[in-house]
Amino acid sequence: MRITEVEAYRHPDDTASHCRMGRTKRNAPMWGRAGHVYMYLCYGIHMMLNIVTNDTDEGAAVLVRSCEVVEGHDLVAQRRGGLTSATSLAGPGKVGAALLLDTKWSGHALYKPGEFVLRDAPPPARIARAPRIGVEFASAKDRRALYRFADADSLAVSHRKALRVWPGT
DNA sequence: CGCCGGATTTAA
DNA sequence: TAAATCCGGCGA
Repeated sequence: MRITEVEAYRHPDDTASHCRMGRTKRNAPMWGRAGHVYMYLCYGIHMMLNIVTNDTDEGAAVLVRSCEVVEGHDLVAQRRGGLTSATSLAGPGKVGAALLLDTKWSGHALYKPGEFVLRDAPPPARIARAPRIGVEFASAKDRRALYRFADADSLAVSHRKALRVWPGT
C-alpha cells in the first residue's frame, strides 16, 4: 500500500507527542534509529503504526494515518469487513488492522528485504497540510501546528476537508 | 497497586 | 455524540 497521509511528532516541546513524558518502555523505539517501527495501542482498540524519523535520542516519528491500496485489494477488503471504497484505509486504526499489526512490531527495522519493509515511491505532486487530529489535550500552539501532511490529490485520506494545499507544491 | 485517559472508529 | 476497550504511566 502507498502512504497517503502522516502526522509528525517531535521532541522536545511537543505536548502532543508520546515523548512528552520522556523515555518510557513503550516509546523506546521513538528514541532509536530512523526507519524503525513504533506501535502503540490507542483507546484500547486500535494499533497505530509510526515510523521513527530522526536520529538516535531525538524522539521523533510520523504516524501513518492513511494509505491507498496498490495491490492485494481482496485481502485488504477481507480484513476491512468487505469494504472496497477508496477510503477503506483512511484512518490510522484502519491501516493497523489491514496490516495485522500489533505492539510486537514495535522496534522492527523497515529496511530488511523480505520482511515488512518501507519502500521508496514518487512524491505526491501536491501536498496538503492541516493541524493534527485528536490532540485536544495538547497546548494551543501544538494543536494549531500544521503537522498533518497528505497527498492533496488522493481520496484515501482522513478528515480531508480540513486539509489545505501547501503553497508551492 | 489502583486509577485515569487516550495520536480512533463506528453507529445512532 | 457516545460507547467500546485496555494498558501505559503517574500518584500514593
